[in-house]
Amino acid sequence: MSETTSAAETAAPHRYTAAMAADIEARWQDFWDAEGTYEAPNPTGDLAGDPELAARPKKFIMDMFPYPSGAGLHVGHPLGYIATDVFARHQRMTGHNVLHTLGFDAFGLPAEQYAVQTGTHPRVSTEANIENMTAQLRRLGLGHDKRRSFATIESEYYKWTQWIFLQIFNSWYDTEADRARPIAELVEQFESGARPTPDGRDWSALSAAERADILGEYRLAYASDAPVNWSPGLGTVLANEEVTADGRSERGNFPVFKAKLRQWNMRITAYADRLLNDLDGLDWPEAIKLQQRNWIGRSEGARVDFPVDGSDSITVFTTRQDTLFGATYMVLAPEHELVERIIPAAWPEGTHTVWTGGYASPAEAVAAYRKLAAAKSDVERQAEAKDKTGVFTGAYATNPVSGEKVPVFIADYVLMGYGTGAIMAVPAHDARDFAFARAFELPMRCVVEPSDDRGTDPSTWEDAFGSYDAKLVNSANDEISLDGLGVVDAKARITEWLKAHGVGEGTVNFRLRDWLFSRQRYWGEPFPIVYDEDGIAHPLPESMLPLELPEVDDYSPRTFDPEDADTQPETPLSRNADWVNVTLDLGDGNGPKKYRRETNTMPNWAGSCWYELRYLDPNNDQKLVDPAIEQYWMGPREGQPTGGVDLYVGGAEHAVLHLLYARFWSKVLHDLGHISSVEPFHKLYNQGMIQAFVYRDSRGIAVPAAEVEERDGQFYYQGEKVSRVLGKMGKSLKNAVTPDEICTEYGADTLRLYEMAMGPLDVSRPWDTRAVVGQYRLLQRLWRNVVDEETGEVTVVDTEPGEETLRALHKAIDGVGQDMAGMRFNTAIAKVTELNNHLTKAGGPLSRSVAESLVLLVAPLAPHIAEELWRRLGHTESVVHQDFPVADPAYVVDETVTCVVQVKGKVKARLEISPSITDEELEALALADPAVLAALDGAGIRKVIVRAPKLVNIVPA
RNA sequence: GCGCGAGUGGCGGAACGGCAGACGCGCUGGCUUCAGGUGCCAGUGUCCUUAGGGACGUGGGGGUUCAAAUCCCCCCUCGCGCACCA
Repeated sequence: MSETTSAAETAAPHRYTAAMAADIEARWQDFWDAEGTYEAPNPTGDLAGDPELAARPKKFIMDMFPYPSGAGLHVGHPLGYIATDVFARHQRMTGHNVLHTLGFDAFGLPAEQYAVQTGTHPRVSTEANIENMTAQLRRLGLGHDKRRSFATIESEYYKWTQWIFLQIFNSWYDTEADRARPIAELVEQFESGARPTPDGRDWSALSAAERADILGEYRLAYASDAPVNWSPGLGTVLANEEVTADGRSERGNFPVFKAKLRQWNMRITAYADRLLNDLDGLDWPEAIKLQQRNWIGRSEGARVDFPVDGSDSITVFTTRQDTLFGATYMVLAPEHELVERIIPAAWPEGTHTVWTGGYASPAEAVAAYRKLAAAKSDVERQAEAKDKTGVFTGAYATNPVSGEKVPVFIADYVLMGYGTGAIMAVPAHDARDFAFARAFELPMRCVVEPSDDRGTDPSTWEDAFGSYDAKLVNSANDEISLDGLGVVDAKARITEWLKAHGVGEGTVNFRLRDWLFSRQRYWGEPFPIVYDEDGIAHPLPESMLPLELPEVDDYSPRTFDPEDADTQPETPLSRNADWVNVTLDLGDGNGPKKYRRETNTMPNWAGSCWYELRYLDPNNDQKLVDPAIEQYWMGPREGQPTGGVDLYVGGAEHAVLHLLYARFWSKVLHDLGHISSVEPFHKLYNQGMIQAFVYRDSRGIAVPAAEVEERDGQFYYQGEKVSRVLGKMGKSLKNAVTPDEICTEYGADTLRLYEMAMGPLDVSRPWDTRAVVGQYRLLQRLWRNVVDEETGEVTVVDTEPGEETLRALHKAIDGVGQDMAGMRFNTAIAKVTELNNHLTKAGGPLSRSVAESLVLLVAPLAPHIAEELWRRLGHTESVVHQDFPVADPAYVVDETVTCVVQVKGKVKARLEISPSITDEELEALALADPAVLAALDGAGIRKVIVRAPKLVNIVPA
């Protein structure tokens, strides 16, 4: 033989190597696909199957589906997929009918931007990416029901996304029934007069446009003018995070303007209370529930009207209506529509120059301040939070309870998007109002007596006194006095008074805003909406779905003069005149008419808002989902009163948006009778991130991590010293490790084990390729315990295992089963390893029963090697549907246990005792132990704590 | 600033309030081998040690308890989320 003989050639011919793993894995993956091993039968319909399986209790185990990125997968991506797969396999082996599959969330901006750059159609690049990722994922041996997989860009799928939009468009929220109802039922109420129209005219007397406007106020999907970040130079609307602090676009550095644009919205705010309350019944991490609660942001307070001379009154929302007597000025958001109507022609006599900002008239001052505020980005407004700016409007309002005239300002610390966009300012008791009042020399009045020693003259204070734990003062008029009341009582009293006088009432306000649902993009679902010649929106009839996304010549947005704020975005679809302008018979009795199609598309979220339902009944073209199938997999049941997926695993970055939107759609579909579940996801689990070391040279540039060498705790790249920090894994940081390379080097089973063994699933941890070999060795030892490496023969014997082995085995079975059910895969693997090491050390061939149990224990984690060994052990059926081993309690407890004897909490002796020993016997044994007597050194005994059979603690006198 | 979470060997991490460091990586020594990025065996928290053991030890400080990595309070560090929310 040559001197360069490789290890593989000289190793035992039947050793478990990467080459053998590759062979085993490919073989069983093909087999599973051919046999449909992971297909879960539905109770009825085209995916019905094995009645024995279908009769089992169901488990619907789901991952957050991936976006098919062009970069492909790195080892961080499949972490959650492996975890759900291990869990799903364990559930299959413990008597469940398990639905587990994976689709693709394939509409989105990256494909569109790639198309703009390269001219490749988004569908072409997206489908290529899906194919690539599917191949990468297939190597991992994930037990997915492939019949149920789909991508959101398939028209068979987005037909139903559009259908759901129409359902939402065609419904309204009945606040009395506290649920969504078909809009037709609202129309009936208007027609019959049961519900009066806003101006009292008969419904039949209204024009079509007037009716459409009224219904638009009720619909759960409605069009309105919404402020957006408009960048004419880019030709697109930007998200807040794409806008820099100085109000320019991150890409291209163009100016960004706040523009108003006609947009589709979803009335998610109608569901605010239910979205909040139903969180209680969900098995979600508390941190995520808290984030959703904060996002919804329910606060109780009051609406208060402040009359303005000769004009409308200003309505504010406050949570501190008890401090109304202390409201000494008001502030409107700069964009507030009342501003134009209240400003007088000239400054009132003697207006303070600090208030006027030096401008000659209120109109000029307001215009100048508005321009200033509009030019600031949201980020910038926040950054300047401490310096309060604003300007007087020249108008005064009347405090309804004190009768005092209070000046009205505009300032950007009041936000148009929260409450009514107007506040009553109580500078003595609110930190922001205090700062503003100081800057503008506004009066302050103390109406809550400070509990500290600052006194009651706010002009001497250093900050506002905002505590709730105090009594009201200076708060009385001829009719009402709050003086001496606590904050809570004062709130109740004043709220009553406001209501009685018709100037306010107790209300609840939410931070949650309606969901902006349209995008000026190409690569998304088209809206099934057309506009008639009067501009009235009409829904397409269901028979016209899917409305397919048409081809366009150019995906780029039209760009404009970067400085021209008076431009409007032009959507890619709008340039396709043949598609936009159509003659249709909508089946509404009007016959064929000319219409113009909606040219916005739906946001990325739309496709992911209901995909769990499509997995259930993926080929249905008649219904959203068959009710019997939905009921079986998702319906409410014992312990899951609102139904939903049994386990949903994904990253915490979706804590609010995706999870809130999906919950909202679920509730609407439930209200309209399409599904039995009220919540989409009963149990949520957030996996951690796989981090990776980033190596940077002296210039701070990332160098390829794979080529860095370590010597004596220092790191070198091409001889040059480099620094190391922990970061994300990714191409740009040159530290990506792909699952393919690990599969090639060790096999998919090793990769699966390593990812699960690294640490608890919900914690982030750094990837370390060097450590992967540990799990490879485990599989090699497992293999060697069953198969002779020289002959390839199975080595098991039919004799009964010894007592010690049985104890080790059943303890492992017990522990591994519990860990799997609790998703503690890292400790499950440790217990398997321990058992395997024990068997290795014991030497000699394994008993058949032990070998089979060991293979079954490993099966969820390393399914390929388990299937191979299971077959070699002589079984003709797949390991996938075998029963997971059950521990015999007789072997789980040891015959003798070690009891620790402490003196003053320090361990002084260990006793081997029976687990059934009594406290008295144990105490006697402990007190007789020579090491204990030595430690006590003749001192008396004050107290003895006995926790048989584990511990005795002796406290000397 | 507010909220949430986390700090344990050289590294990833174990540990119902009850023996800190399971399991793995790495490292050290030995065996196998012509050889080894192989396999196997043993050791591996720190310090002291007359070799039997002893002392210390879970970010820092206090507390509760017979007993604290674990529970409570304060501080430090890191991570994540939200941010003028009336």
